[in-house]
Amino acid sequence: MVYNVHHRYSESTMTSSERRPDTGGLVWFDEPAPPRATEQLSRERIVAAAMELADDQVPGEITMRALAARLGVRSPMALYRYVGSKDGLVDLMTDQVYGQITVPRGDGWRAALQGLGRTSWEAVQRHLWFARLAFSRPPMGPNALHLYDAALAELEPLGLDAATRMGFVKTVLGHVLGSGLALLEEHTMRARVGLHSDSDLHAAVAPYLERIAAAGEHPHFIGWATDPQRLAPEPQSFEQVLEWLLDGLATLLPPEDRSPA
Amino acid sequence: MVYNVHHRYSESTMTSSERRPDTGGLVWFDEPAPPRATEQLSRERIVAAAMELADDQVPGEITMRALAARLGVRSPMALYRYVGSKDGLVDLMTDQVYGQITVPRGDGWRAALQGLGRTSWEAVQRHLWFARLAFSRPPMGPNALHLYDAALAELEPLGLDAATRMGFVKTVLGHVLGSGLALLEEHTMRARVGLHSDSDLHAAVAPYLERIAAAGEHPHFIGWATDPQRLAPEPQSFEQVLEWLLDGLATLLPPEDRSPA
DNA sequence: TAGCGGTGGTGTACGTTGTACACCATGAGT
DNA sequence: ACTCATGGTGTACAACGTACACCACCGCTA
Repeated sequence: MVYNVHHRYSESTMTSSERRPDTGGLVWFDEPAPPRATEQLSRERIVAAAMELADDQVPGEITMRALAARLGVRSPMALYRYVGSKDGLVDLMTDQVYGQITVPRGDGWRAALQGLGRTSWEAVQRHLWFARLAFSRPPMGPNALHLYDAALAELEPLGLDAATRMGFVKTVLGHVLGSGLALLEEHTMRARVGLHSDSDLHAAVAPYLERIAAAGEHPHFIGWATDPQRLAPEPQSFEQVLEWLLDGLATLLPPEDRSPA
Repeated sequence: MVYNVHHRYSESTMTSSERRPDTGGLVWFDEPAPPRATEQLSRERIVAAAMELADDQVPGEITMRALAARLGVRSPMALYRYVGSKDGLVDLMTDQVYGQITVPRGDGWRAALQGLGRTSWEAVQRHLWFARLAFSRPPMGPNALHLYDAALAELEPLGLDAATRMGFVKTVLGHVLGSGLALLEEHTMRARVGLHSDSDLHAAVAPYLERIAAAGEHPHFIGWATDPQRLAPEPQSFEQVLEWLLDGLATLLPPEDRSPA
């Protein structure tokens, strides 16, 4: 797949077989296939297995072959009866995670965006690969649309123009996905370097850092890298930054709309 | 490459030929090869060509074959005399961009981080692919280290602990890279949909949206999607959000250290 | 009950990717 | 003039997504 270069709306129209009508790359409009009793595969089973497979190893990359094997099917081509393309499958996985995010309704814009931030952060931590995928495709699945719709609905009373309204939501989600991507990278790096403890990780780069330290270069960076406190929890936690962003967004509102906390 | 699954510190040690000693995946320690007068390739030429190639098409994906062709060389393997692996080459490209970022010195922490944010944002806009690559590998090249060192040096007088110090820098760079990735995705989507104007883009998703609108679903989202104002510049610009983040970071400092503006 | 057609999994195959390996042409040093 | 490292070439392979032909089987109608 490689950053979904193959996924163009124009040409994915003709990728799937004509028995099951395709929907132009926008996979979410297929009605469920007329089920036969004996089928061992289904779109739901495939998506669920793909998500488990992505959860299992750290970068969250899946291959159609590995997925077919996990589903007990010998040919990867069997999956193409149900999903049209790997990119379409990834769209479905992504939207499934969007479905795990909720927006609190009726408690005002700040509570809505706070809840959006918190629940999406939890979803990202459950499925680290989601951060990467959500960044690289437009949020157009039914669950994503439902989510955006709920968030925009809560912003409606503020009377903001369209661009600003969506900007509020994107500010929050951008923070979530950015933090998630950084987290994913940290995990990936740990998986690359044999084992996962902090001391293992430190030992892997130690010779490189020593060489720099010996040359007397970058003293402030070396000072950080050799400080045992460097792994302490930072005050700039996800939640703290989210609050800063919400405070910033609040400054765009008339004073009477800025909720107290 | 595919999100550099192949790039493990342990095994990239043996990827390059033994004529040019490799440095364990950390490519930045090769001294320049003893030059011969007649060589048509060099590490510098390769990295420069790779950056131009990545700048040329939107997702910024390069292949060794395309790069070899651009350099007028028939075999992609010629490049492996100079770079060890594609992942190592990408490390070099990434660090080259880090070299375009500067940190103002001597004007205090806020000016330093502001300058860091501004210049890195400019670099990201020049080389959109940088946002993707910087997210997926640790910043360990000489230019990256120099940059982190300079930023940390400017934070030194604040007397913060190590984790918080680095957190200040990462907060800014996280915002830059997150915004850059969103920008890259927008450009990629435009490139997928035939041409690049806003109306083209809108026309591409219009039938899908109409179907949703006709079903009466997601009215608030549809309201945004059909609002001609939705493309207006948002108040949550990159610079504005950066200011919010700096304001937030300032709250972690004793009052006398928060600079006025 | 015989046959027929569509459904769903199989097997093979192709193009593209990164890159290992053997090969050889050339120019510098003895 | 012989040697030999240097640097570009060509071939080859594994893994990927996926197109295509194939066939086993089930439910239907005759």
